[in-house]
Amino acid sequence: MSWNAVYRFVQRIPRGRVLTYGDLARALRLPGGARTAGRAMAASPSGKGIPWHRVVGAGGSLLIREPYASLQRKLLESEQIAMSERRVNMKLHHWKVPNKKVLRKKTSRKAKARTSSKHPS
DNA sequence: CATCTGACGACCG
DNA sequence: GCGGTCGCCAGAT
Repeated sequence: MSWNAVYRFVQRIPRGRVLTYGDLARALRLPGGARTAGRAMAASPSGKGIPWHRVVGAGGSLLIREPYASLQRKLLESEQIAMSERRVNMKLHHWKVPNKKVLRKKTSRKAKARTSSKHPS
């Protein structure tokens, strides 16, 4: 698969929100899982307006190493994303990925609620 | 062709 | 919370 779809997806991450590599992989059904997402992001073309900094590790961990690590932190801060030393506050900024098929007006009498029942303690 | 190496993540101690 | 193992997969050596 071309990373194209991945980059497009990343671009629709709203400002002030973040996604994890795993989320990305699951949302796009990337073969190989999160690692594939990581590889895609590592190859993300710079200067294309791709908010790569909004993709973080599981649980909001910042995995990128210098020199980009600091850049990412800076970018995240510029979006006023709450973060600790190496962790983004997912409670506040984890993007609730919208169901892609919501765009179709018909057929969606009632989108089956499939909200993952994950919730903190 | 054999290995190593990650912008990963779930698990376990 | 931290570090090690294992599954995963494409490039680089």
